Order: sequence, then C-alpha cells, then structure tokens
Amino acid sequence: MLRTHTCGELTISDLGQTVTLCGWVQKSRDLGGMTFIDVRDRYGLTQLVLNTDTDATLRETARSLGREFVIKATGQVQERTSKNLKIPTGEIEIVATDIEILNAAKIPPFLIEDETDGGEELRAKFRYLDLRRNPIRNNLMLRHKMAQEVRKYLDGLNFIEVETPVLIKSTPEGARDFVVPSRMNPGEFYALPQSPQTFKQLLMVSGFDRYFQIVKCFRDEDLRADRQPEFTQIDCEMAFITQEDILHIFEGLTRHLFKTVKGIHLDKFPRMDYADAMRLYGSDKPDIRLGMEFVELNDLTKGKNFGIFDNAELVVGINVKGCAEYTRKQIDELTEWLKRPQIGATGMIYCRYGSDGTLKSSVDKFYGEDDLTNWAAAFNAEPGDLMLILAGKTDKVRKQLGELRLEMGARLSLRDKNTFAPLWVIDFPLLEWDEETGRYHAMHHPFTSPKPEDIALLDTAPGEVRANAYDMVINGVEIGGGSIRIHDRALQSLMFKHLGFTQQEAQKQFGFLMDAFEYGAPPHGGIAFGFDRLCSIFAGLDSIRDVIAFPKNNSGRDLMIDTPSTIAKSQMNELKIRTTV
RNA sequence: GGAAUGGUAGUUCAAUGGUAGAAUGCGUGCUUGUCGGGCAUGUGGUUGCGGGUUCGAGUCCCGUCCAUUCCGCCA
Repeated sequence: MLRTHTCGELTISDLGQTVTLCGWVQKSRDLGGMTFIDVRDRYGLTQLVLNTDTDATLRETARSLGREFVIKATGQVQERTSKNLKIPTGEIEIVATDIEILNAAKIPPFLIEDETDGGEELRAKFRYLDLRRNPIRNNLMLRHKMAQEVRKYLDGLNFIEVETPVLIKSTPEGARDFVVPSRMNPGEFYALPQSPQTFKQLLMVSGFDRYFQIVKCFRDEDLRADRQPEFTQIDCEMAFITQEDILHIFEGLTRHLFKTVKGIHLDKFPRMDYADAMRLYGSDKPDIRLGMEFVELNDLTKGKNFGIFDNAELVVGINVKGCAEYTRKQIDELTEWLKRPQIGATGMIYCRYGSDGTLKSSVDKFYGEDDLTNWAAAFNAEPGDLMLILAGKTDKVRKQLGELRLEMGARLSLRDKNTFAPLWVIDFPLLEWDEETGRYHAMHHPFTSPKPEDIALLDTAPGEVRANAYDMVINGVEIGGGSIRIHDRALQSLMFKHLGFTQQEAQKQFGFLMDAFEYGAPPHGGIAFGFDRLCSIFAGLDSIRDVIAFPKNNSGRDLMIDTPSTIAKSQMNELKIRTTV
C-alpha cells in the first residue's frame, strides 16, 4: 500500500503519528511562509501544512502542484491551532515533510466541488471528473447500499438470484427492441431484453419458486430525465402466491429499504383502484402528498345556459388552499400554461373564496351566489381558497387537471423531497385501446391474467376487463409494477387472440412459453422495480442520471465515449448488413 | 415526429441594432493560520455553424447542428 491511512479517518486521537496519505490536490493555499494543501480521496479531505520557509525542496514541490495532481504525502499528525469544525478531520493537519507527485494533472475544465460551475454537457463529457465530486459519489454509494439491502432482504426470504440472457429474441409487443446482428447466422438478429419477463416465468415453470435479479433492461424509446435506454430493474417472480402475497412482500422490501438506508419508518401503504386514481387525480401514479382531490361538478353546473359546461362530458375541479389572493395576472398565466400544446386545455374557470367570505368567479354571468356557495360546499372550500375548474371530454380533462394539480403542488412547495408518500394502485385495466393501430394492446404485458370474474367481458367489452395488475407509486413516480400471470396455455392463447395475433404469430413469438405451460406451470406472479428511479427518489433527485455512473443524454448518446458511432466497413461486411443513411 | 428554452472568455453568465463585459478559473508577484485565503497584476473571444436584412448584427429573419425539459412514445 502506498498509504497508511485514507484522507477521511485521521482525527484528534491520532496526534503524533507519522502517516502517509495519497490523494488528489483539492486546493492549495500559499500564504508565503507556509502553505496549506487539501488532499482528497473517496473517504474525505485532510489538510497538509508545509513550512516553506525552512525547506526549499518542499517549497518547489508545493509550488508546482496544481488542482487534481495525484500526490503522496508523509508527515506527522498535529492539532490545528485554528480548527475547521465543518469537516471530520478539521481538528488535525499533517505537517508534511515529504511530498511526492505520483501524477500531474491538466487543469480540469470545471470545478471539482460540491457546487460545481460545470454545465451538464461538460460534466457528461468529463464524467470521470464529475464522479470525483461528493454529491455524485454519495449517490453511487447510496445506490450500492440499496442494492446490498435488496439482496439481503430477498435472500432472507429464500429468493434466488438467477442471471438470464442478454441476447434474446425480438418481439413485436411493447417497446422497440435494441437489436444485435448475428455474424454466425447472417440476416438474423438477437434483441436485448426489455425485461427478463418470459425467462422469469420459465424459471417458475422450472420450480425455482422465488426468483430475483438486479438486471439491466433495454428499451429503444425516446428518453426523459427519468428514462435511460438501458436501465436497471429489481426483477422478481414467485410461484404459488396470490396478489396479496406479492403486495405484502414487496411493500416489506420497500419499507426495509427506507428503514435501513434512510432511517425512515413508513406506515402501511394505502391502496387505490386504478379507476379511483383516474377519477380523483387524473393519473395512474398520483402524488398523494398534494391533497387537491378532484371534485366533479356536473350536477351543480349543468343547465344554466353556460355552453362550455353544458356541452362538456365532465366538469371537474380542484380546490387550491390559500390561493384566493391570486391576481388576475397569475390566473391568466396559469390559463396560458394550460393552453400550451403539451397540456392542450382550451381554458380554465376559477372561483375565488375571498377571506371576507365572498365568492367571485369568472362565470358570474351564469352562476349566482347560491350556485357558487354550492360549489364551495362540494369542494369543501374555506375562505381564502381558490377553486380551479376545467371542462371537456372526461379522459382529456382529467389528464389536464392532473397536470394542473401537480403544477399547483409545485408552486405551493408541496412536493417536498424529504416526504415520502407511497401507495399501491391496483385493478388496472387488462387492455388499452390504441388509436394508432386500431386495436387493443396489453396495458401491462400480454402475460397478465384477467380477473376471473371479468373474463366473460373479453368478447363484449374488452376495455372494461380488469387485470390482476398493480403498480407501486411513491410521490407521483411509478416505482414498480407487476401482475399475476397467466399459467394456462388456453387462456394465454385467448389473450394473444384478443391482442390481434394469429395463432401462427403467437406460436412463432411465444410458442416456447405456451409449450412450457403444458408441462406443469405453477400459478405465479411478480413485480419489477425501477431501481434507478427508486435510487433517485432516495437521493432526492428528479433525474435518474446522477444515480448512474455513466449515463446517456436525452439523445441516447454517451458524450464521454462518443457513442453510438459508425463501425468499420469490414465489420458491416462480416455481419452482412448495410445501412441506408 | 412535435413544442419550449438555451448556445458569448477555460467555466458560469451579462450586454437598446452602434468600442463584447463581470464573476470565477488560470499565470505572475507579495503575504505564517488558511480552509470560498487576502492584496496587487496579467492572460483570456471565429458570440455553435451557414445564409439573409442593414451603413452597421452577439442582438432581427431563415436554415442547420448541439444541449436541456416536456408531449407523442415507453406492454
């Protein structure tokens, strides 16, 4: 070892020891006769002090040091005369008698400090420098701790970690596949897994009973702050269980993580039907920290000759606490925000409940004081509140109001990073109508079992069939989701039929799974957590990029290694592929 | 595929259509208790790229590229 200690461990109890430290020069402060040098490593920061009056060689070395030089320093631990109580090593310093430069460094393009001056693009390009910064390193250490606790918890419950292949088969359902050409099988391709879904079900058929894996998944879709082309799932599956068992065990996992990693105790997670989530929050992943449940006003608004409400399928609003003083300008601004193409609302009606008890709306021409009093009662509003109302087609207006609710929550600072509000959303629909293709798609995936009592609806009202499917949501973020699977060949065939597959197509794509179901498949189900998102929630971040060591940007590029990139002609020839760009 | 915002010194940003600046970094000198060191001084620019309007463009217009966020998309 080149060092005797790390830069984070020496304290007042080590006085007098002769030590050798290795690390990076964080900062050097030359005061003339003496020089202070902060040396940093993964564990912390220790100050070296040099008497540069008495030692000419040491002075020359000290003066040649630049930021991020890698050095080895030897000296004695002494108590500081003026202490820095902001850092754990701040009571001591090393009186350096020898400094060796292990490697010089170019001046980094941005400051390697907690509050860096570097922009995102630059930090991405020099990711290895960004990773030296405390906040990013702490995120990765948090992630490590969480992964260890996941393994500890699941291992304790007899789960077995099994690796599944990364070169698999492309399937038409779901996201776009990343595809890998096969040199040995010209003209044929592997696909990277969107998830290990079918493999974990086959492991259940194999009798593994309780499986998990912390595993990379790949989806070739457009990216967001919380979506990377390759991301990590905590993927789990169990046999001989009910939905209740899954919810119980994985609520337990989540509580275990909060307890051991953040020291936070969470109460039992509330549960909500998908239908209620949509009706009360306009979202299948409601942020229940915000309050502001939707209030439907059809009965109180129709038949007063106000065309917008009369012609609307749904009139629905939220009550925003304490915002009655919003100015006309602020309300207009909100209305404009709602009209942006991303939201697409046509307008907004408001009703102020003044602190003096008066009610004032933007539709006073059509609604008298009695009407507004009834509205306020429906909203459970108090003086000082502001009621915001939208009208239109049910699905659209709920979605728009859901966005408005989140925006108001943000404006009122209700989206606090240190408050955690988990819940289960259950009873998702089995199928979802797809306008583009003009047919039903599996909302979760094609292996999800319908609720037995709803199977009869498959032929008459496919959109109303509910699934044994569930999501875990924390603070408005979808953290995980799963379902009880189909384990019966006939029912699986029926599902494929309803999803528009011919029997031949189903056999070609998923024959291996349906064949397996004929050899004794146990009832089974599972769940997968988005590990990156879970880490970002724990770290208090909106983006998952900084819980990933080497993330890609929103064009799917890695700016550090500069990829994707072209490949040599010879490689293309060998793979028997040609591009058309 | 679409929308919004941005691109100016190494970096982060400013700059009525009229001489491109600040902070920080970096260099040099001085400074014995700093820890956001202090003082002095210096260095630093193809204003993303290509067109156009104008006497004159960082600024206005068109196109393009890049970045960030969002919509669509993500079983």
